[in-house]
Amino acid sequence: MTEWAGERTSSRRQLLTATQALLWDQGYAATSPRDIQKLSGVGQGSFYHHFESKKQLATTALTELAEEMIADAAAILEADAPAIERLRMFIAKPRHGLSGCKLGRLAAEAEIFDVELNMPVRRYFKHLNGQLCDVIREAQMQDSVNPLLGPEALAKLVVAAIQGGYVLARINNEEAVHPEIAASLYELLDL
Amino acid sequence: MTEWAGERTSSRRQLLTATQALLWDQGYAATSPRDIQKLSGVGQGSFYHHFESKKQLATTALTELAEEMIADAAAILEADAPAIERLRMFIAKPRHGLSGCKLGRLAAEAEIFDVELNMPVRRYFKHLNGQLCDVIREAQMQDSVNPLLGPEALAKLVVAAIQGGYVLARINNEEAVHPEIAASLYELLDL
DNA sequence: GTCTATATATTGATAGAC
DNA sequence: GTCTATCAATATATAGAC
Repeated sequence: MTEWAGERTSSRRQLLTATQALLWDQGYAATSPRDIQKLSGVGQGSFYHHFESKKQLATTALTELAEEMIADAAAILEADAPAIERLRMFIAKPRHGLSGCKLGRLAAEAEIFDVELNMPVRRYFKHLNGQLCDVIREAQMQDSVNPLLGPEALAKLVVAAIQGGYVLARINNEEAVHPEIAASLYELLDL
Repeated sequence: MTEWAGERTSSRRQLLTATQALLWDQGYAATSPRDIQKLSGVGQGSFYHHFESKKQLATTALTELAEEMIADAAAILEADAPAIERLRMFIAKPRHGLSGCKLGRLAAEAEIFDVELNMPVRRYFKHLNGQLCDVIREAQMQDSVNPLLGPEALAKLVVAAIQGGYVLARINNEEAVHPEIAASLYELLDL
C-alpha cells in the first residue's frame, strides 16, 4: 500500500507524468526543464535529485510510454478473436489525429538519432511490426487477407499509413483522417 | 543580369536559403536566428533589416519551398505520359528517408497550428492532393488503377504512406523505406 | 544595408542550505 | 528529498553608429 500510494504522488512520478504529457504536446527540443517543473508542481531541486538531466528524464519517460503502448497494442493484437478481427480492431482503433502519435512524433526531431532517446521509440515500432506481421500471416493463411503482398510489406504499409495520417491531420487541422485511412486499408487488404 | 546575380548573393537570398536548410534539418523551434546567421554568413543587422522576425523569415522561406515543391510535383504529375505512368513516377520518385519531407516535417511541431506558418505547408499538400486525384481519376477511367476506392481516398492513402515512410525511416535509421512502400502501393493499386 | 553593442528572458544545470 | 540562489550560455530581438 505504501509503495503504491507513494508511487502515485511521488515527485519522481509527477515528473515522469508531466514529461510524458509535454513530450507528446511539444516534443523534446521545445520542452524545457522549467516547463516540466511547472506542470508537475515539482521544484528544481527534486528534478535534478531524481534525474541526471533533461535527456535522462525524457528517456525514462519514453521507455515507460513505450511499454504502455506495447501493452495496449498487445491487448488488441493478441486478443481472443480471429486474426482478421484483431487486425481490423487495430486499424480501426480510435486515434487523435491532431495530437499525433506519442512516440511517432519524435521522428521529426533531430534527437531521434540520439541512441538513448531513439531506443524506446524504436523498440515500440519493432514490437508493433512483429505483432502485426504475426496477425497478418495468420489471417492470410485463413485466406482472409489479400495474399499479393507478404506480412512484412503489409505491416509496414499499415503502420506508415497510420503515422502519415497523423501528419495530414495536423497539417490540415482535421481530426478525423484515420477513419478514412482505415476504410481504405480495409478495402485494399480485402478485410 | 544585375537582378539575377544580385538575387543569387544578396543577404536576403542567403538568409532564405540557410533558413530552408535549417528548417529541414532541425525544424522551426530548434532553429535560432543565430543558427541562420552563422550558416548564411549574414550578420544580425541584415537579418532584422530584411525580415521582421524569425517567424516571418520562416514563413517566407516555407512559402518559397512550397512553390518549388509544387512545381516539382507538377513536373511529374502533369508530364506528357499516360496517367498510370505519371502516378507510378510520383510514387517511385527517389526520397531521402532519413532527411524527412521538407514540409511534412513541420507537422510534428506545435507551430504547425500557427496560421501563418501553416499556410505554405497546407497549400503544398492541398495542391498535391488535387493533382494526385486528377491523375488517379484519369487512370481509373482507363481501367489501369484499382477501382475499389475513389480518387480522394487513394490520393490520401498514397500521401499518408509516403509521409509515414519518412517517420519509419528516421525511427529505424533506415534510409530505404520508400522503395518498399512504393512496391506495396503498386501492388495494391494494380499498377 | 550592414555592423557592433546592448537588452531581457529563458535554458539547462550546479551549489549549498534545510 | 526538497528548496532557493546562482550561473554561463543561448534565444530573440532592439538601438544606433557607419
